[in-house]
Amino acid sequence: MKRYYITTPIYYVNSAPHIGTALTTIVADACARFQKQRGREVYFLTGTDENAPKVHRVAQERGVPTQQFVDEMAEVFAHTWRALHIEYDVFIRTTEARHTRVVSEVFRRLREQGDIYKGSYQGWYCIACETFFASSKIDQSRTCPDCSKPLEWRDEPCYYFRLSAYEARLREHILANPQFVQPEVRRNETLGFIGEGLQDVAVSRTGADWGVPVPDDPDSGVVYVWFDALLNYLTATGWLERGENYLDTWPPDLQLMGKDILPRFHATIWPAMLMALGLPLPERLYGHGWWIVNQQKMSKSLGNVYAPLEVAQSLAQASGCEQPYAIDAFRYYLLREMPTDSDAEFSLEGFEARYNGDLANDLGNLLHRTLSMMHRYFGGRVPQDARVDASIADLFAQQAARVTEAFEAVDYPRGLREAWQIIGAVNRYYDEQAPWTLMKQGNAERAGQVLYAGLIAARLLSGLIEPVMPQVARAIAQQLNLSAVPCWSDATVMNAIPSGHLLQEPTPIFPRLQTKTKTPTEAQAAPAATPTPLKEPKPMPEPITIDDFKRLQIRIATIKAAEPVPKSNKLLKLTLDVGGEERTIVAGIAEDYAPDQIVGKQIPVLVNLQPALIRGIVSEGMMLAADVDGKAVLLHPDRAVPSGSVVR
RNA sequence: GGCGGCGUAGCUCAGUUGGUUAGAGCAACCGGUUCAUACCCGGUAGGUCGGCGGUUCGAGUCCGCCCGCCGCUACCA
Repeated sequence: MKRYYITTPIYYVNSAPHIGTALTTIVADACARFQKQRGREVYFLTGTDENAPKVHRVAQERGVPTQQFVDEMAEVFAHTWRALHIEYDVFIRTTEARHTRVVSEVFRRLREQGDIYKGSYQGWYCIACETFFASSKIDQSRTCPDCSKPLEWRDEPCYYFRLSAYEARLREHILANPQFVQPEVRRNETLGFIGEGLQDVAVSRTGADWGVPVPDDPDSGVVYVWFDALLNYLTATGWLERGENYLDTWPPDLQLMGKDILPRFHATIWPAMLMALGLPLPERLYGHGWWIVNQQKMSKSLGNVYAPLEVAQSLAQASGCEQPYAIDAFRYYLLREMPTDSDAEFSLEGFEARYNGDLANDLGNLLHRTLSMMHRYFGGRVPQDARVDASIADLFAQQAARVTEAFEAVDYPRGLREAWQIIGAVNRYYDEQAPWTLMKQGNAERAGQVLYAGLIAARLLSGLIEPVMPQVARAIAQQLNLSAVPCWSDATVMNAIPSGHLLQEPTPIFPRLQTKTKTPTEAQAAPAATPTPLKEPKPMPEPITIDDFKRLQIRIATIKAAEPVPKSNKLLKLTLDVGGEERTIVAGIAEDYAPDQIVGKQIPVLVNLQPALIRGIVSEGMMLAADVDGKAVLLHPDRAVPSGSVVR
């Protein structure tokens, strides 16, 4: 069977990876892993685009030999992808000899058969954008309409690719194959673009000394970077080197990219080139939307470019989440919020909300509560004859099918929503069945039955989320003490964990992020979403200044009264004297101290904490106490001091 | 100017071919629960579905016009 061939674009090495290129690559990785989970052999290609004149210039500006510059940048990309758990099979670089051979050969063949012909080109050219502009688009300043950099006048002999000859065939192919260009918006856009009439495109450039030379015509400069770049997808299959064997990989099953390079390049020039070569076309081209930050496009000049690893890193540091799981959390966020038709908003707040809500509270907590009960009630062993109730087993199967369908359609937001339905269903199931009550009633058999459904759900989820969060999937499998993450078809097998199977002790995979509550004024005053700077990683752990400390107002308070908060187990309502002023605070110490035990005692209290409503009581401060394995131990002054004494 | 798309709850978004009281998640509020990571479950509130008009027994959904935003593209300067 042919390998499932999946590609990302090759990335420009001029700037480091950001959340946009990370999205494309992570989507590709998820698709690749999804196919592998389903048993397909996969060939996953990514790489770097190094044959652009712009690359040469940037290297010169930095005073670095160009080859060294591209070597270093290629390594930055490869390193970033590996760190993001991207499991690519090939990392192609357009400076590789095998690629330049392919480019030369394709150029020669098309020239011989008349699809490439010689003409000349005149116009204003932007080196940064690799684009010519019609003189009507240019004003007096002669700067690029897109990037505002100065334009160069070019008048050069030039080879053209006869794109116009393929206009009709391209249109027919797109019309006859709805899956060829996706999503629908991009397909319409492409048809619109073709409908306006395709012009032959220049495929060589003179005046550049970096790139693949035009074969057999040294005076004609180098092959146009787009023509060169697109062919990387062919090179990577071993076309030209492996005889007919390249067909074990070719054509691509799925080519992913940002929406900007789909209609005009991947859906027109690229298939036309393949038609000219007489090669089968890619099965499916998918262009996702872009991230916007604070309603604006990401751009270096705006300083709102996020570096993927640093975003994940800062989450790890803020939450205490282990690095690999923080990386997976980042992958989850990008895929859960992935822009499809239009652009979507990226924000650290959104990331944190997904982390706490979906990952810590839902996925992490479900696993944790299930394993905790298994250990508490059954010594961590799967009870005899446990089976999943038919009703909930049906739901598992149905949701798994929906996830499959959505992932197949590259709709990760939907697929993940469907997967999370399983979590909600088990939480509700626990609530209805209340295994903790069953245990108190002595019905251990039924309780085991109920919890077994949770175990099977966790096992199923580890399989379903593997494409999105591979390391987390592994961690779940480990806590379940399974030898591996189940593959797609195996994951849906019910009752797959045998009786007597010993489970691991649970440890939280996603420690909850303590959210800093902001007052509305603070939220306004704070600079909107301080992006992680690309070049200067935040030093962590970040020391605070004495001024930061001085913002905390801590005083010694005398406890005047204490009473349990109704309908709570852990809370005491304390009435305090903080120096002529009375305060009410709610403290979570009821399990460790009785109310009459602490009345009259003196404790330090953070008095300028924003009030919070807890169980209907306004808590106006926070008691400070030592935390000993989760138990509160009160702190008292060495001798009695006046209420309200400042602690510093 | 043309083409395509978008505008739905405070926020992020779903809404199949027009069909009963317009949905989800988060945030808010209230209640329940205690196995669990201040968790989970339930409920409440919150929308003139950008505006106006039309077709229809019935419009978030179809048509027209307008407003705002985005993408592509043209032309004039």
